[in-house]
Amino acid sequence: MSDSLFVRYLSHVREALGQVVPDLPPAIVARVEVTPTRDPSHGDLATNAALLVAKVARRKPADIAADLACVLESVPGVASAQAAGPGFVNLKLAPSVLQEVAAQVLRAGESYGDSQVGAGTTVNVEYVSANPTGPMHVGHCRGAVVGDALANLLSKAGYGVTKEYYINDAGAQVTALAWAAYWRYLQAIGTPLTQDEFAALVPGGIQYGGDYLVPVGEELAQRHGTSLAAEGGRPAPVDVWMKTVRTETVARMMAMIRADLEALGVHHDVFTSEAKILADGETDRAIDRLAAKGLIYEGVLEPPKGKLPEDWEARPQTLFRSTEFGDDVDRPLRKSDGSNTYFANDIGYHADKIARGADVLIDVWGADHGGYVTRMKAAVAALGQDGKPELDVLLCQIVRIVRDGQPVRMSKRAGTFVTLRDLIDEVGRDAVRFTMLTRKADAQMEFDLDQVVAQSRDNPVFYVQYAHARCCSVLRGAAELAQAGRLAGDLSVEALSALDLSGLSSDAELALLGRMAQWPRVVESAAIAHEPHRIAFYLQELAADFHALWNRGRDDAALRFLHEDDAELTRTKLALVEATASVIRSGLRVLGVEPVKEMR
RNA sequence: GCGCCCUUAGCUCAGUUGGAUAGAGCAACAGCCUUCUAAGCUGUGGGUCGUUGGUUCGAAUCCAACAGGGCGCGCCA
Repeated sequence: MSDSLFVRYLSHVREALGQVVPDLPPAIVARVEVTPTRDPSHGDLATNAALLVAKVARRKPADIAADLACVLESVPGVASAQAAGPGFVNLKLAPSVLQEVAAQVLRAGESYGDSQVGAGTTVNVEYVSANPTGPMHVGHCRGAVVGDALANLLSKAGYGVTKEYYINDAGAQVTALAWAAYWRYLQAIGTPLTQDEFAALVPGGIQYGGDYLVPVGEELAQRHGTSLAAEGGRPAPVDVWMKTVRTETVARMMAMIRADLEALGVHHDVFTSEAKILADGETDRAIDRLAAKGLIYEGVLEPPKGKLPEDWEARPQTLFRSTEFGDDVDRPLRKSDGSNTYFANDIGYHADKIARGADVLIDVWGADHGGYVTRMKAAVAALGQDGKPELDVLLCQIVRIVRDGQPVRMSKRAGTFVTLRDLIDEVGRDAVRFTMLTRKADAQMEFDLDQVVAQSRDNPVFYVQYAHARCCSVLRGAAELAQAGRLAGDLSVEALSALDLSGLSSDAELALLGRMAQWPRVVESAAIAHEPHRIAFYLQELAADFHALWNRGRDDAALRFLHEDDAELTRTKLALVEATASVIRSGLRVLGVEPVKEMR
């Protein structure tokens, strides 16, 4: 059993605390923390224990801290313990404790950092969920990456994770798409109509004019001949073709979207169709259940304040009592034509997710859907029981694409840089993924096309991958030496993990080991907070520690990794390098970024 | 008009859920480096954490008000 270093010392601290201040309420003991120190001069670990219990113990924090330090001094692996500041206790660890971290990493491999915090809890992460009306737009990209990385992160933390895509294939958008595809079909069979003549027949005009529907029309023509049209290639009544064109076009669009997701390295476990949920009557049943709880009624809403929609008129409608759950106003479930609002269908969808049994639901949405969060949480609270399941909505802010410091116009008409595919083709999947995770999801972000491909310190993608490549380069060098008979000893990971690592004693080496010791902690806290960007930041810090050590080797030959005259020392250093590479891989895996072996 | 999100160094952003003297990178400044481990290194300066109150041992973090930016506000998803 190899507990994280922080967990181990936390229990030591709690034990010591019990000796210094007996009979503490468990609620207070639970809040005791052991954290990394911010300043290396404070040692390796710090605890806030004395500050927390001072009030209950009716003693000064500093005095308790002094007593605690006294007890902790004698804990194995503690080099020194000191009371500091307003009542912290700082622990400096013996180098052997940190050296053991490397061995622990090597034994666990990429599973180092795996946690059990989520064991027994199932999470459904729903993300992307772009309308099936065309290829993926760069606007979808951030949510796709954030959701995917979050799902990976939760898995690593022990949660049972389902990655889900919600297909919005029931709304008016899809009908508009079908009209547009139908036009391409008519063209394919040689209709005499001009585009304008046809557009005049379409409610709302042709909304999807993109070329990507041309092959869809051709395929429809191939499969159905002229059977979807009237005499002479003229448009047939809607009931002749709509259903067919709609389903087949949506299927084609989803295939396109899946290919885009594939290019981004995103894989969902479940694709759920809005139309299917509606057709199966799940939406109606969910609303019936709400009605049974007295949460549905017919009523008239106050007009919205400020600018009124031009055609606004008071009318009675079917409303959900979201105000019972903290919303400002009750929310409508039916449009004036009697069909469901998006919200109503989303209630059905979430009821379906709840029925499938997740303990936690996570929705990843664009920031423009922010206004729906409260009502959706209200609906989930109403459908669930005793606050279960919990719904967390992650809002992803808009990404501004920038080149040469100038925003890149993403105009559909100009056809410049609208699709996700364009972006991936230009900078690569890894750069896209990593960069999307270098900001908190709800913070605005600039995506600089020049910077993300730059091979320099200020490009985090490069910086982290370069650290891994450097590790691999050292390991390759070692293998070559061994091959040439100039390096003795077993270089396998198993052998390295069994070595005495006391040779790793410089500040830079210990700092790197200390950073690796934090990895399990970072995984847990990021998973609990639903913040995958923390992984990206941790990797930058880990890479920085490794590069710093590497650079020390320029001046101080003793800090280099390969020493032809000392095989034992070399193997010790290789253990550190291998461990570093392993943690970087483990982190990049969470982000869905390839750990490259060399930079080209 | 109302609601939600945001405001931290010149710029782009972190800040481990309330902890110590608020941190990185870039830019600026000062040295070093012309290969010893390619795509530099080391150091320095830089802050009223939007403003004002409040909560407490302790606030960038929680609460209230105000200022500025973004998003949204029946029948778009």
